[in-house]
Amino acid sequence: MTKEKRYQKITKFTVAVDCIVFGFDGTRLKILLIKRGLEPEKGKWSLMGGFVNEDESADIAANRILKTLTGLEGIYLEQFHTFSSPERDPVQRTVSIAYFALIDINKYKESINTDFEAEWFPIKEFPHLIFDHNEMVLLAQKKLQYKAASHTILFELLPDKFTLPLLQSLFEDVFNTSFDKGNFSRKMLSTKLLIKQKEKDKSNSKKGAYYYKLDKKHYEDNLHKILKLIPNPNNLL
Amino acid sequence: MTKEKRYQKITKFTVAVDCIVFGFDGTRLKILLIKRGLEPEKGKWSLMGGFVNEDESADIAANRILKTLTGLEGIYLEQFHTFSSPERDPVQRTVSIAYFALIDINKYKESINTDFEAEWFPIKEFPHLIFDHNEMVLLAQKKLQYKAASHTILFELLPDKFTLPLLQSLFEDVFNTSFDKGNFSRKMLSTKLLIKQKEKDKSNSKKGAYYYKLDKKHYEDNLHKILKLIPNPNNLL
DNA sequence: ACAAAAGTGTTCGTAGTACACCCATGG
DNA sequence: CCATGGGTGTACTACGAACACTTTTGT
Repeated sequence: MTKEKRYQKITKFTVAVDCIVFGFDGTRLKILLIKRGLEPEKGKWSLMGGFVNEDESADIAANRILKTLTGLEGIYLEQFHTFSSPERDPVQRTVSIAYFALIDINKYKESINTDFEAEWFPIKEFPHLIFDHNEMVLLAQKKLQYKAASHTILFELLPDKFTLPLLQSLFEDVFNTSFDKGNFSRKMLSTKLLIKQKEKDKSNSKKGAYYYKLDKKHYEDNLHKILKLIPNPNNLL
Repeated sequence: MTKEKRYQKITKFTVAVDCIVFGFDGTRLKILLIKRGLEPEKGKWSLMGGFVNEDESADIAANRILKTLTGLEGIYLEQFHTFSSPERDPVQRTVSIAYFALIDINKYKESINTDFEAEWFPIKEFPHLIFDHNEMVLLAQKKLQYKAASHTILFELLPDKFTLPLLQSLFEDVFNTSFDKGNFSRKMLSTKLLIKQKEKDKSNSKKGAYYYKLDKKHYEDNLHKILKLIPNPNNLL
């Protein structure tokens, strides 16, 4: 390569977006997969993805694609890595910008788009995926942990009202560990970001657990002073 | 967009790599910039970058480009974000995969490649850059902090032998804060990753400060139990 | 009344902070 | 011999981990 190299000689690439869509059904952390609609590998399980158009940024494209495939708008989306190995797509040279998405699984149920065969799989036992999508899922999980350790993004996975035990089981699943319920609840409440509701959820116990809502007013202001929930926030990446 | 959409209709993009090269001269954290060698914006300051070739991954391309521009190999490189706004390059639709690089500024001096006009600028006062490169630098700084808070990557910026006061001033500059010297040294030493040398550096004081080396044997094993050096590892991203 | 889940209290150990103090040595 | 930066000692505090204990209520 010389100083004088010009744009016109440069190889061009197809640019795709792939999304790892996380959901939580109250018991287990899951990801949403789809039966691929085009060759190659048509009919096999894959991540939700598509191509970036001429006039779009990758963020815009990811939102558009998720809306098309799930019917949902305003989903939490975060770019986490770009995959560019020459071998990753056997048909043609494609670079994929990968995102993870967090959605409330109940909202998804309401507006499901049945044009596409999508299905939720537990994060621990999903089928083999096409191309390098398995690798993408693994990295997405790590990035989710990394980010969740000091931010409130996991609330995106829950309904408006949720109980502390439910929140705890979500955290336990995301970090693949278990927490002391007493310490967990105190730590959560100490952030002052949860507003106690009057109703209880009695579906899981006789006593019932109070519902809480995330305080969205303070939410934005307090992103800086959130919890250090994870025993050891190191070894995550 | 329909299920039947085929690959061949898809827009193709030029794919570039841009590197934010960090260095530390013993006093201040700096970045390495270059006078752009091709139109548009020829002659203006820009990040070190280039285009990804047909048969390369972005990682390979980034290494190649850094070698070409600085003469250095084996530099610490980490992909951190992909920029894809349609407006980012005025000439043609280009997606840029951005990396941050960490190099020992002394090694750079030895093998400098003078074909290119490169220059170090303090991270606090660098010139205006082309395209969205300023934005890239800002994000790179944040990612560097984020990662450095729980990993040993900052040692990539130092020579083999370094003193604790030097290490401290690097940390202070990266995190834009100050630490108690006593606590800093104890915390560092407690990781058991530093090996004390016999010589002292007397350039900064009469008493002199011992040199240390990073224990590269334990380095790999201990990436999990590293320091929590930063007062509040939150509010970083 | 008892099982089972929710939630509270209490103890203990450790890690961070602040700051006073000692050390070595070149001028 | 003293100013300067390097380095140690120590007391205080806060927070996390663990776990025993109390509360609630449907069966």
